[in-house]
Amino acid sequence: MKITLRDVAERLGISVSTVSMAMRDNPLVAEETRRRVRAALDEMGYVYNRAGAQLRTRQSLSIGVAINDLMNPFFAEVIAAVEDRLAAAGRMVFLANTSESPERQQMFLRALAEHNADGLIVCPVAGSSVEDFRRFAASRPVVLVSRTLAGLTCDHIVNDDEMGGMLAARHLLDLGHRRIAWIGGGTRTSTFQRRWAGFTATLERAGVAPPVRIAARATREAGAAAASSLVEIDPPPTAAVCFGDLLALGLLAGLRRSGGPRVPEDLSVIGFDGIGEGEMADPVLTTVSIDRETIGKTAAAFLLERLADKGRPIQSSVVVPTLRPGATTGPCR
Amino acid sequence: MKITLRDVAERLGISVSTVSMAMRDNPLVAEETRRRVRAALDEMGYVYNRAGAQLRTRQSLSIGVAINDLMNPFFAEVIAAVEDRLAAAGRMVFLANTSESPERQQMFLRALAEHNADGLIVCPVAGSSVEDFRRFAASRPVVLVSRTLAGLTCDHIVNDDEMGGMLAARHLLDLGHRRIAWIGGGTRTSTFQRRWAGFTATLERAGVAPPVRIAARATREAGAAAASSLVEIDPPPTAAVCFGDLLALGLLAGLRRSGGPRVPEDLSVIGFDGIGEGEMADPVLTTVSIDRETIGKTAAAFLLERLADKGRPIQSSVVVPTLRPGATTGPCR
DNA sequence: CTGAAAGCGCTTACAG
DNA sequence: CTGAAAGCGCTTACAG
Repeated sequence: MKITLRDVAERLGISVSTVSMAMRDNPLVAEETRRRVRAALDEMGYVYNRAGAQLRTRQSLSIGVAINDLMNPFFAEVIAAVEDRLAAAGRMVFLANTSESPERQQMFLRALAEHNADGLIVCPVAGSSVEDFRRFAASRPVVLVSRTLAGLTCDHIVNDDEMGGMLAARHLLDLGHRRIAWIGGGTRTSTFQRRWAGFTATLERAGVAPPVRIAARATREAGAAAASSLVEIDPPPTAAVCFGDLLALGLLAGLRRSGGPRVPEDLSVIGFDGIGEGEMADPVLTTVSIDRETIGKTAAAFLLERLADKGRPIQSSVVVPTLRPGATTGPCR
Repeated sequence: MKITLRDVAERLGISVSTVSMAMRDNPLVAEETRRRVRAALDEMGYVYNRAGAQLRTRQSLSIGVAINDLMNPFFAEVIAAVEDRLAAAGRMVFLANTSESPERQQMFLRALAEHNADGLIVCPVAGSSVEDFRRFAASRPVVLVSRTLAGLTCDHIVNDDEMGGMLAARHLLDLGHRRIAWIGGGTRTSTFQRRWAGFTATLERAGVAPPVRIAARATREAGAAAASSLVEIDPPPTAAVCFGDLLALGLLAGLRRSGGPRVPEDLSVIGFDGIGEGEMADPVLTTVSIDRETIGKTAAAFLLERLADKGRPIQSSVVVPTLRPGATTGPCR
């Protein structure tokens, strides 16, 4: 019932190999033959069966994409850019939302191998080790996004998180803040480690004590919940840095609900990412903005270039964040 | 270099068929043989190659998922739920972000067929026709999500949009509003048509004129831009209904920036979807909330059930929306 | 320029 | 309970 190259070949009274070559515009095939093949293919409603091709060519034209939280606009935007670029290149995207689960990530890697995915674009779950990726990366290209993995040398694109931390610190220091709290961030992610490093180093140079840290997952709800921990800190901080905008927006809501310190009069709040939600919020969120679209597009481009030339040198790109002042930060009183 | 069943069979001195059956726990295989096969599989680092299996079984264990805007939290949450359920069932997800582009959608359908996807979960782009899906749906199950498609009979899960429109209307009418504006919504989507129908019918029953409609895409930016059109309406409306929360939140930001009418004193604003952002906004957004997780989980379940039994009767489920009052709507003055 | 043959890695009757 | 054979739908040398 499904049309195969064999059916087309029989109908035209030629061989399957000729049909196959004609279909793929192999220049060996006579122009006239190609035309006839094309016409028959169309007319008969032929649909290319990649399973057959895959078995021979070991290419599936599909790519795995794994991130940890699709509900975080940061990742949703990265994925959208990746998908856009890969679709334009005729590739399919296998998606996994790993939710920081190493098991889930491992299952996905295994499934990708079984499905012969040609490569992987991944933001590894917190606590991933090189070991988790070694096997997969040995046979297929991997592009790391946003987080790096010590010991895994492959193409990668990350934000300059150290600079991000520095920008946040400088902004608050310039406003006169000295008692600062830090909310959230997976301590086992490179992103957190670098932001924290850049932040604390900048404070230290200014002779300011490192921030009190409040643990929180990267969600609005966790940000709102952090409000109560924040107000208990004694002496009270005059500024709070949130690992992500989602956290910051949640914190703002939590503070409003509990009648906590006013922002920015009593407390300055700054986030990371630069998601649209922060721009539309009231007050507009001050943030260290990161270009999600560039990250996604570049990651896809890196992978496509790698697939086109396995031997090329490793590429890495560092996206420079920018401080986008809003109305949630103000001078320390 | 890559281990195949043949390699494993040779090493054990048994046949490939036995290895294949043992691997898949076929009860015909002796327990002892199965154990030996399992051990060898593990030891040799065998990875199942689905391309080979696919050719025989015509099953790929992968499912297409197509929505129109990954950057809209509504869809991001639906996808997250779908992916979660499908991954748990051992299926891979092919993702497409169609951006309301019929070409993109067609390309995806074609690619899914070429990749032997077992089925499709889709929110069809605005202006899709049954024709676009007929061919695909003839050979593989399709589950419609959020939007329906007149003439395509298949499993589907939608919100009760007519009731949604009614809830919004009743809420505003109860508050005394009579001059109402409506912002956004793709006029060629079933979602819009039903919301509009439910909304206007309710107004009509109350003897209130239908709302002025302002066109806008479903983004924050479009919502912000709509603010200027809104304030030009004469006589000024006392309430605005936005097709989605993203639009509503954008509108609120646009009004603030332009120093437009105060919300809710001079203008009530209500959205649809119930995304987290609205709950955290200040003022909290009044909205007609729709359970995204249920939609996603159900869509995945419908597809899995269909794959398990092609002959089962068509399933459809209607998710009932709820009015979630916030602080952006108030009595008409 | 075209065709016959082999083979990619599985699974599935079928025979024993 | 196990194995030999055929075949899924392609592509790729190779021969002509």
